[in-house]
Amino acid sequence: MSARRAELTRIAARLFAEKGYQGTSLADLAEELGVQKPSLYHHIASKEDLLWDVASEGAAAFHAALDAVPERAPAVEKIRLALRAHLAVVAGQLDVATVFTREWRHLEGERRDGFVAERRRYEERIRDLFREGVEGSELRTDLDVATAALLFLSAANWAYTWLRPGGDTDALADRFFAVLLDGMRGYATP
Amino acid sequence: MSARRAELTRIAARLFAEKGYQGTSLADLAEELGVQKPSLYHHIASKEDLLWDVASEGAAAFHAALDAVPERAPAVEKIRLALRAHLAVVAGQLDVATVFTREWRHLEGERRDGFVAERRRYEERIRDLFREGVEGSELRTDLDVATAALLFLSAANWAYTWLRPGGDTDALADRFFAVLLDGMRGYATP
DNA sequence: GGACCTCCCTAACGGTCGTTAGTCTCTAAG
DNA sequence: CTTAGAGACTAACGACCGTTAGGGAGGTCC
Repeated sequence: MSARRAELTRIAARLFAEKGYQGTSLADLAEELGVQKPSLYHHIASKEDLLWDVASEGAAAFHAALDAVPERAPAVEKIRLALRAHLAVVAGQLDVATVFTREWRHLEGERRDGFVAERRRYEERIRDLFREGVEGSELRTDLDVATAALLFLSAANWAYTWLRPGGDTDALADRFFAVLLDGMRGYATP
Repeated sequence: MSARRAELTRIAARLFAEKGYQGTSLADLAEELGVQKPSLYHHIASKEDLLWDVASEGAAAFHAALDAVPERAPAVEKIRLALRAHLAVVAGQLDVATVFTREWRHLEGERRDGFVAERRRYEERIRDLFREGVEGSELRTDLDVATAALLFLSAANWAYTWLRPGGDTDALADRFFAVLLDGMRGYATP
């Protein structure tokens, strides 16, 4: 991919996150790139190409971040690192994460199907961590794995709406992790 | 509001949730109502009126559901009921909840400001429950209230993406609540 | 029975949408 | 010195956008 095309993708990520896919016109993109509208077609075949690129980049980033979690660590530790990894991607690539989480649904046909499959696979990888934790008795054996994973994913997927780059994302993730692991109930309560 | 206007609002909620605000044209709305496009202007002054109505209806529904939580119950019980209340609204008015959670940002000017204020107020009411729980020692005194409330709100706000009407929403909410309150850690782990 | 009111109609507005066609310029490789 | 490709241009396409103007049918109220 040429440098110019990469630049266009960055602009698309930013505008799609800011104004939505449908709310962003090719004229907007062209203006940001400093070019006339039809000139964009030297780089793309359609507007949807850009959405696909950004959404795919998001999927790749989240999967890659999860890949970096050490395979042999205890399940509980892997959950903690997975949460850190996810929030780090959101904070570090907020535009891409926003498109990945909210704008992907404007994809159509095979691309949409392909994206949904990647998304499902990511969720499954998260669920596997909880499954592993229960099976290895690191997590309580009566834990509802589906509910626990859904809670994790809810926190992860909602983050793009409030998380802003700059803060200590790891500490943030660890605070989430602490509440999830140890609960909220008071010490004295039976 | 006339019956016809109310019918239009229902159609708008459904289409905005399904295709997005910007992805829904007045022609789409008119066709669903069985009317020519300009006839819509007998009922509305602009397309944004419909978005405002649906978003406001969502805000009212969530606040009303929270109002129904008994004031004098223990904080922990109020948190459980608040989660039930929120998920019940999402399941019972999925279109409205979707617009409330995702499409509101296409509001502009004062309406947008007003909506954001209502949204903030709702979040504050949730945070207050956790604050109350900590102050009354129902929740652990070292609990990070902001993190706990954010976790609650993440689960609540993400629900529109996966929750479908029909199931036992109360049981679902109680499963979330159980994980949040008691955590996930195994009994044997120190 | 005339005056309103609700509801819907046709016709048309100016503007914007994503996209296509065809051409020019600059630069780097053979 | 020629050729090829990258990158951008102007002009224009048909379709659709939200909105406005103006009028007509059917019912209700004084």
